[in-house]
Amino acid sequence: MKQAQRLYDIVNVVKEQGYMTIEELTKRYEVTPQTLRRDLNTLADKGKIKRHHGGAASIESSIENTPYQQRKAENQNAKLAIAKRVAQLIPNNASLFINIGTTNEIVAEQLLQHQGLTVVTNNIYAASILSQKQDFSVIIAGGEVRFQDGGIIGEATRDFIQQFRMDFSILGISGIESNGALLDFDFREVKVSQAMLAHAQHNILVADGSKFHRQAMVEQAHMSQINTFVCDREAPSELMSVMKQNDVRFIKI
Amino acid sequence: MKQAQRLYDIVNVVKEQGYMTIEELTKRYEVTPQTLRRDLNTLADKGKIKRHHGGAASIESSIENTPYQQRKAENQNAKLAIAKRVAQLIPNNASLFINIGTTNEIVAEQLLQHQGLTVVTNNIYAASILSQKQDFSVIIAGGEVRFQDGGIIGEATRDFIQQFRMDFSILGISGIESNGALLDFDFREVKVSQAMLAHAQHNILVADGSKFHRQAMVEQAHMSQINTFVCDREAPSELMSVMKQNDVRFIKI
DNA sequence: CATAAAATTTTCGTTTTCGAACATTTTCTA
DNA sequence: TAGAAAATGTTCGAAAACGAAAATTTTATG
Repeated sequence: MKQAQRLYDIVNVVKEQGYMTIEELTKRYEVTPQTLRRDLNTLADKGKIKRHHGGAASIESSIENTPYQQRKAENQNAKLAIAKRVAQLIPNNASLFINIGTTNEIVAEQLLQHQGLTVVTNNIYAASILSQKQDFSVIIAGGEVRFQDGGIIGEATRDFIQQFRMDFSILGISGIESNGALLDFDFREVKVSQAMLAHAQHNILVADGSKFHRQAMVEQAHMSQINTFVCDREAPSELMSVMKQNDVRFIKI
Repeated sequence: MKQAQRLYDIVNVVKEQGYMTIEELTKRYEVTPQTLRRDLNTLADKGKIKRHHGGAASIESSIENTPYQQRKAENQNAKLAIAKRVAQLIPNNASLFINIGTTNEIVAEQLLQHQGLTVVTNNIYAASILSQKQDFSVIIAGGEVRFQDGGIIGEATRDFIQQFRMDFSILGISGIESNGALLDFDFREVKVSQAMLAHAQHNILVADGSKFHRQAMVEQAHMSQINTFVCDREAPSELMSVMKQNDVRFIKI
């Protein structure tokens, strides 16, 4: 195996395992420890891994690995499927709002394939992900950062959002009642979401099936304000008829 | 097989395999290594593949460093030492501004030991780190997110910052001239930093020694506006005298 | 805190790969 | 088909990658 190939593989294997010793890597690539050290130092210089005595560790990109991020793992498959479907709905060069929610972070990752997007968001994780692409214009709302989930919330945030008129909004929520009420836990987030709803042409609701019977406190909006609802499950029949009445396009993956 | 055909095929096979050695390609096309080298160099010039010693890799599977990642890896030890010292200067329950910069992200990590801080920042990474603590109040400025480093910049950002009056500002910069001029690369960031300087009681400058002779374009501020300067090296004597004249406390780690 | 063990850096010689220059063959075109 | 242009092959000094051994630093342990 050539050096370039090995370097690439080391980055992946270290990222995957979290930590690799020189010895383990020696066995894997059948080169001397000396060569491995040179490789690891090269990669550390480039900021790809973190060098330690005896081996190397992956870099936690300061925005990952927060306790909150672990919640992202729940229902991962459903969320990924939803995210991919949502990404298909968004054309290149579109402008969109993205609000808080784990599903929305995965949506952000999927949107990296697009080009020329303009995104206004109150989700610092989504902003961080999307700002990796040079041809995206990412605008983050100002305000207080909620400690659990990196959401930016409050009245100042709502005012900020209201400056914009976007093509789409992609909204995640905490709960859905069968009568079509969309619920959240935090009234400050609700204000922001309402502003996004009011200032986007086409509103896309994303939610995995676990939201159907989840209790939440604050009424955020109503299904009648939504244009498209992407979900991984069949909705309760009462909700289905509410959607039908209001011309909501329901996409089940 | 003709050259054009071969070139086309090489691109595909490299993309498919991720990496191909000269030797493998020699066998595949039955030409001399020299010819393959010419081919690979041609393709690399056109940006179709990535050339390496012994072969070539596809563009995607590149281990190239983003400039930002690299900068973060540079001087890691100095930055950590500076960050720890800065954290000591900040009392519990203080309010502070934090601006852009890799050192400031490490400062944010160190501040997690504190209690009851109120932080206003235009650095999404710092915001993300600090928002992990429930007893912190983290406020992020709104505005456009710069793709290289997650900095939030611009006039709207400055206006946002100006709403606040804080105890401290922790400022990272791009360059320091010996006459005491503090420099940055981006005028949009400069506006934000100036606002922080003007609205904090006590201004702390953080910089590792590499900043002393770095050229940067925009004058951001002057050393006379700084109260405390934390650095890992001795400053040039001219700068030392400027600091003395202006009652700047210089802390060398 | 002193010592040993482990890991790392440094140095140096060997092998592999590279690139430039020139020779030869193939392809194109008038 | 003659001549030019492009592609390929050959040769050789330079550069890069690698392994081995010595010198140095870091870490563990009594």
